Amino acid sequence: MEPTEAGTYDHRAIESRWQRYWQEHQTFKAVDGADKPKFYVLDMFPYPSGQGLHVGHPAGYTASDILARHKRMKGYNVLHPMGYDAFGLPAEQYAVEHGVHPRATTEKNIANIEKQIKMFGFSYDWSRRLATTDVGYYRWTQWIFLKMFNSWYDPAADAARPIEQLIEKLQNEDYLISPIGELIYNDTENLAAILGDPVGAVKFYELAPAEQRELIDSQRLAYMAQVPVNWCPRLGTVLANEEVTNEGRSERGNHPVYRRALTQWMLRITKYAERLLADVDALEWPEPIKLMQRNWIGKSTGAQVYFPLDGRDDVLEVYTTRPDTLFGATYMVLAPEHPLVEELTGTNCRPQVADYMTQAAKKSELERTAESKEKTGVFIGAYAVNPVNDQKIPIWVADYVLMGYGTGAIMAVPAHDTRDMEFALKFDLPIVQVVEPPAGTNWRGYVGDGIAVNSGKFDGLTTAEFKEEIIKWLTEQQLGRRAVNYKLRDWLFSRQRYWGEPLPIVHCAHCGTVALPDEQLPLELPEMEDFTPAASDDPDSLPQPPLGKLRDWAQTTCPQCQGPAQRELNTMPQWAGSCWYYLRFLDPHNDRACVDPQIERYWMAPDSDNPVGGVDFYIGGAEHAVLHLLYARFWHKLLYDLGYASSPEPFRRLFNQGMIRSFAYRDPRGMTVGYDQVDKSGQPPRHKQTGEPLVETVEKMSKSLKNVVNPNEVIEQYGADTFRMYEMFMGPLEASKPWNTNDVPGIQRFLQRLWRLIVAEDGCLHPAIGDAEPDAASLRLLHKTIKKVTADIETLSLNTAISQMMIFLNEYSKAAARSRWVLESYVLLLSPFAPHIAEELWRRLGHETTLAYEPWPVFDEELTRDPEVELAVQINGKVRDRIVVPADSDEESIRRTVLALAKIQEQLAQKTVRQVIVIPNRLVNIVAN
RNA sequence: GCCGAAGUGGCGGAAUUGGCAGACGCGCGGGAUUCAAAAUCCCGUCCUGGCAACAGGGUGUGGGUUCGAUUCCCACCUUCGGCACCA
Repeated sequence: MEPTEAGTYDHRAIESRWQRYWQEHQTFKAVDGADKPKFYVLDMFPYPSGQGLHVGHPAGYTASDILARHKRMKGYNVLHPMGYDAFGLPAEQYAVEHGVHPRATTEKNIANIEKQIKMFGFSYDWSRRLATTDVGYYRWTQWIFLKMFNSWYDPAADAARPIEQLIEKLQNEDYLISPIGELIYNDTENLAAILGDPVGAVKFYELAPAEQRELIDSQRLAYMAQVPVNWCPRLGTVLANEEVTNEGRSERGNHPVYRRALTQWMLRITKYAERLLADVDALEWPEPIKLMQRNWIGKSTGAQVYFPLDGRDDVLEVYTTRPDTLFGATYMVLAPEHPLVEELTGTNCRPQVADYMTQAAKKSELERTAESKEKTGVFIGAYAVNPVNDQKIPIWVADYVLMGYGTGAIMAVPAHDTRDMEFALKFDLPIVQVVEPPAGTNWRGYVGDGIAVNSGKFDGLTTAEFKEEIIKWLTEQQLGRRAVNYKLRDWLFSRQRYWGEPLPIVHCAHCGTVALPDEQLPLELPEMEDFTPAASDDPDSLPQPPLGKLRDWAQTTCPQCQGPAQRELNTMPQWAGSCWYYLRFLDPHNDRACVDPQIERYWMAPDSDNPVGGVDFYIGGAEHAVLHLLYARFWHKLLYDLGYASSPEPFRRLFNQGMIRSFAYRDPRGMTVGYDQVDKSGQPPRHKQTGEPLVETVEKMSKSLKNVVNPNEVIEQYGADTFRMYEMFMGPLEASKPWNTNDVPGIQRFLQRLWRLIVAEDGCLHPAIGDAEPDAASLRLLHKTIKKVTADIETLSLNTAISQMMIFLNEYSKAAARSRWVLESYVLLLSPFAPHIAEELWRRLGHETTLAYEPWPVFDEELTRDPEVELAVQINGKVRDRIVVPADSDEESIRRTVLALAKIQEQLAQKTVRQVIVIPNRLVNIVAN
């Protein structure tokens, strides 16, 4: 490397030079299977938007980089990769609006964002870089999708298994098929011997081939179903719930969204609900995030109860968490989509019901939520019988009951359920008390626990006891059973868009839905001129995936029968690619497997450091608290079940960095004012031209608020090391905090002072530096600093690690002689934070290679101790004096010394000493009155 | 509405988890250096009173526990994040 022996700190020269060095020497290449403990530090990979990087991204990347560099110096084999989550709506929408191909914009955006990321000097192993849009990557995303398609959830194994095993079991008659197409476990030893075959059940061979196929398809983990979806005609696609705003509009573009029943691809994540819930406990994630995952899964326990239908043989099935309130059920409600509505509606009521249904169906999400406060519904002219008291109760249809939860029908207990009470009051339905609340509380609308009343023989039971008793009773009477429900729904997995992974499926008139065989993967996304979706303003328009325009491509042959077949035209949603990228980083160039099993085990298998297994440290924003993390956990568990992953969970430890926001200024008229117009010298800040006082707030960065900070500009002016350290110094990593460019020079000054401590003006090593032994005070300062910085990195308290390094520099600058060895240790401590300047100083201190693998400095607890300590002397909790005593002095001698102090005697003149409390090495408190 | 996180100087924030509130940085005031400026270095900087030593007050608000509370308990206020008719 050519020497640039400048005397001044030139961040541009130093940073570009060391970035080149690291690249040329492949300094950060991770070796698979190396004989060292492994450590996998992962960043949530970015979406390469046209906006490029903002100052929020590097906060997490810097923290993970500090951890990665620290762990390398601690002797770990560190895997620290980076890639791009590049499929999805934003890129495509941008492409549509600008008339460019999404591949072109995506490639441009990736190149741009990568250039930006590389300016920070992160220690990524760039040889593992990937993008979800690479054919070599999404070939395996398609492969995993087919694994789901070709699997079922085996309740006996409580795991996913190949679908062939189900077929085998059906052929062996381990399972029979109920009249409604459900699997029944054929327990030959018990049931059949006594009862014969279960009533109405059929055997697999008794089904016609088409029926057999239908049954198998209904068990696949990836399946097609007609479901109510969020249909956005303007975008021409269906959207996931999370892509729809609270106002019932599309997050992208703010277009209206409608509920429509459409046939779509679904992933059966609900089969994993219990495991996804249970396994959260063992993860080292922030508690609030774990709570959000639990709430999203939304497990509840209660009972399934059968209400006989008046005048019919069948029953209406409801789910309730409060079976103890059965005696208070005075009416029932069906969701508008409930299959029995049509059948049950009495002749007289048909017009009203039909009318209500049309209105409900027409409503957009917006209207449905906007009217959420006012309950609507109609009586359908039919009755059910309350099984506990044989009372005839009316059945209504109302959209406050959702088809997607429970059975889509409820028993209404207006006395003890807020929604039911609102409805009952509006439509004048009877309200019967069945729970006695604690004294002083009105029973009307009381939803808490209490004592049972008006409940026949169950009167007097507590809510908890009642629940147990009634479930027992219902089970005995065959009127119900214990039941568990989850809020979690199956994952809507198809999009009518171009820029996504094509689903590797063909539809054959003869063979049905057929998976492409492995050797036909990848199914490449075909090139097309006009990839725009069929956008429309008509809510009744139907989805028309852009791929359908490619007639020649869509027409294909069936891999099974070689007959003519139609390709699946939908693509996968944006979340798909991010579900397994952390596995691909382990073995990114493998074209025979998604990841080599041996390599996968080396990095992911549980060990003594990481008993759960998976990525050791995952850092990213809390905005992915639920969806990405839940979806990825689901895919991972599937791969685990099928033997492709060796840990039950993908991410053992998770850390959420806080959002970086910035100050925004508004004048008295509420207009936003750009930073260049703000005079911050006084309070309040004023407008430079008009002198008007401005209101300062902290908000998300946005163009309209004129408070966007561009990281490139900051790096250009102050350097990457300064940028990195500033972001870590701002405050706790997990806290949301405001960027303040005015604070940045303070960090740069710190680095410059360090530079001048080591490098003289002529560029040589500073003459004060020598090889003499450091004095005791310097040694103590160094050991304290090693201790603090090491501990703080482990807990990612990086702000306080940096202040300790500042304290060191402030103190050590005063020392007359500078020890080369002390400075070297210090530079090593600094290196994870500010790697470029650290490498440069390391070299100038006489080393020829990178410091990235130098052993991390160790401290001696003994050497961190101060020989003397200052104690505060308090009287009744107020500091009145201070004394300096040898460290660890005994309490008795401290007590004597303190009571003899002149100031203290004076203060105690009129008082009696009641108690003297000595806190070793901290303070003394004299209690007196 | 429900759940979660957080309120400390002019600003960002620290405080060994019950032990000297305000570390560290920014800003501000004063000084040194300079022909001058930038840069750099030194001193000061929670508020009130005082030249000062010092005294009083102070961690969103009100109460409580304790020798002692930013830290623990109760009630309330505010901000941010998530969920939202989930039976």
